[in-house]
Amino acid sequence: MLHCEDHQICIESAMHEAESICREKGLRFTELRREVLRLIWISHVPAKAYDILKKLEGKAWSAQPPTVYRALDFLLETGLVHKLDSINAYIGCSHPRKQNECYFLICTDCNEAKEYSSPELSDAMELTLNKNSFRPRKVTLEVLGQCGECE
Amino acid sequence: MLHCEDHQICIESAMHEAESICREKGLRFTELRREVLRLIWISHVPAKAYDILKKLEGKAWSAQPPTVYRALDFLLETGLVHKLDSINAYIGCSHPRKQNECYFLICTDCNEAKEYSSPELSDAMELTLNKNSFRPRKVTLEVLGQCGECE
DNA sequence: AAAAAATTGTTATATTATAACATTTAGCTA
DNA sequence: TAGCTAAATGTTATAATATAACAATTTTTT
Repeated sequence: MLHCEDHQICIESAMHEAESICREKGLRFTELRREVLRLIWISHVPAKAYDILKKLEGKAWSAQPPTVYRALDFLLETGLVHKLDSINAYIGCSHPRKQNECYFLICTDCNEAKEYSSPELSDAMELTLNKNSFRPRKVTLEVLGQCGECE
Repeated sequence: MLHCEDHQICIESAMHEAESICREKGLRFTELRREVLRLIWISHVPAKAYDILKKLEGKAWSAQPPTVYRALDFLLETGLVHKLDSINAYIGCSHPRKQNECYFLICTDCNEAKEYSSPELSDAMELTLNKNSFRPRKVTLEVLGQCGECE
């Protein structure tokens, strides 16, 4: 799956943006939360909670499940990561400042995932939600399949 | 959430359709599978696997987790039920003969869910998948929120 | 009737996630 | 700056969801 040119830059930029978002919102971006976010951003393959846990064990943390899940909760609430319900995994948010409807393409060959948004899709969604008098609170839109690079 | 007029008829019709689909496809619609499908259709609130299990216990079955999960696997493969990943629950498929893209509105007040499809949405989806050269295998589209009746 | 295949039974365990309470740390206030 | 408060983290236990592996049974095919 095609992504950034240089993933080191990709990571650093995501971490910097996270820093500044937390600073702006007055949220505490602690070492633990920072580390979990970094572990998630290590690759474009969505991270599983217990894999993050294993990686924390090698480091300074106590590393029990709540350690990870609490950090994940913080990152989810802050909009810095997304949970992919179809695979129970977590992925860094590519555009944490824009709270637009986004969807995810998840390649079952390379296991990478990518966040997209599409005005057409959002419009069609809004239309059908209005038609059905439904007030959305959380939208899950995930497509499992094969990406162009894995053909 | 608005549904059928008479849910008994709704259930019987779903069961009959399931019977005939299995007969046509030469699949074995065993007592266990029949019972699990019926338990799922009992209400428009998506059923949890372990709740189904509890309800089987009162009946003739051995009722261990694999009992339920194997029946669910069969029903999922046959397209008679859908899994809602965002809430880990199972719902009867409303149009098991049409394999069109469908999405789900899930009300977090009344807990009911409903299956819809929308040509606009499917078109927008296809467009964006083509744009990204992505071959879809499974689409998950679920909206959690509040239905019109729960305002 | 025997063989093969599908289904179900059974036991154990893997995976994902949260509850509850204790301790520590950071930020605030007097 | 000492003490207070709230937030974050540590710790233990357990809940919720799901699958692996092998045995027994039932159904279908040969």
